[in-house]
Amino acid sequence: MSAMNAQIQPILKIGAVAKAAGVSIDTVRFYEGRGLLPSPQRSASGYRLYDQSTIERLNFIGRAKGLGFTLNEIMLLLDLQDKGGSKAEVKSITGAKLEQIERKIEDLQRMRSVLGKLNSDCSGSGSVTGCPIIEALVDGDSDDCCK
Amino acid sequence: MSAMNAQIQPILKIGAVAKAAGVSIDTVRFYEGRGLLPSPQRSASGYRLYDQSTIERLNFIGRAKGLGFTLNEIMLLLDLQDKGGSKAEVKSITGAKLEQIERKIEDLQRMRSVLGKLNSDCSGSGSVTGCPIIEALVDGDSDDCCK
DNA sequence: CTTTACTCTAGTCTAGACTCTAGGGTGTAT
DNA sequence: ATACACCCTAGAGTCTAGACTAGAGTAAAG
Repeated sequence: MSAMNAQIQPILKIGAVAKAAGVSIDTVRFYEGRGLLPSPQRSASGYRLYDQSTIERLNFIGRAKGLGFTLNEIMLLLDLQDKGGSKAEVKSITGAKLEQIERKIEDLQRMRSVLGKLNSDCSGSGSVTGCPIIEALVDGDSDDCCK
Repeated sequence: MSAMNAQIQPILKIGAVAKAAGVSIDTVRFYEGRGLLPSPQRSASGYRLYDQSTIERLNFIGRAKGLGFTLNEIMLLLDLQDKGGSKAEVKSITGAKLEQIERKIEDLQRMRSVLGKLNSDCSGSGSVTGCPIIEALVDGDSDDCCK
């Protein structure tokens, strides 16, 4: 009972893998269509049949999404894993993503500083007339930093 | 020559306002459709006719976009300006946006720290086997921070 | 008068990641 | 036998902020 145990894996239908991975059934089918999941086996009546590894793959995708990767990028990462790429290839993807994230953080920090200043400059009471926030948008005082 | 000078404003066609505001003609029409710009006067042949104030309004929109506001939010701000809202209403919009920006910055910083660590943990040479980046995605070591 | 530049409407397309719909078949419990 | 949950396909719809297209009319310059 050592070899030939390929059939022992529990067979899961789409609802079960989806639930186990915390995604919707639609999402599982959508990922299949996008090539992130291989076409699964089918039952006689056409039901998709999965095993545990699909849940792991869905978790991989979820974690990668949590780190900011797009589905296209995740597909590249999965391909490197499946077909055995190089560490350098992986690093080039993550490195690019890291730069992207850094640029986005800088943008948002810039927005935060301008908006934070405007927000604290505004008394918050009375009519909109003379509101420093609106004035800044009208006059363009903030152009240097936000456009 | 003091009163009744409403007609003196230079009349601009869509291409001119678009150019002056640094947006495309499509964008001007799109904003009109979205209600960000009022329906302009039309020439006998149906051309949209604008005056200077439209350029200012487009600049307002551009600056607000630069601060991270969506077109829907910008519409609210413009309404407050047009119909005379209160400073409190303006502040509630900008305050919410500020919080949103802060949350997004935190998300991105979290991603950056996880990804930065993984990226520097990976030697970058050799096959993908044992790559700490891929391993983290497979094993879920990063779940605490990225999902 | 002709060329070139501009404008009009209505509609389609993009990216990203799903989500939903319609109209049907399957499986199991009572 | 029938109710109910589950599954199937194909395709359309969602959101954001426009970009682009076709086919046609208009304006200004030479």
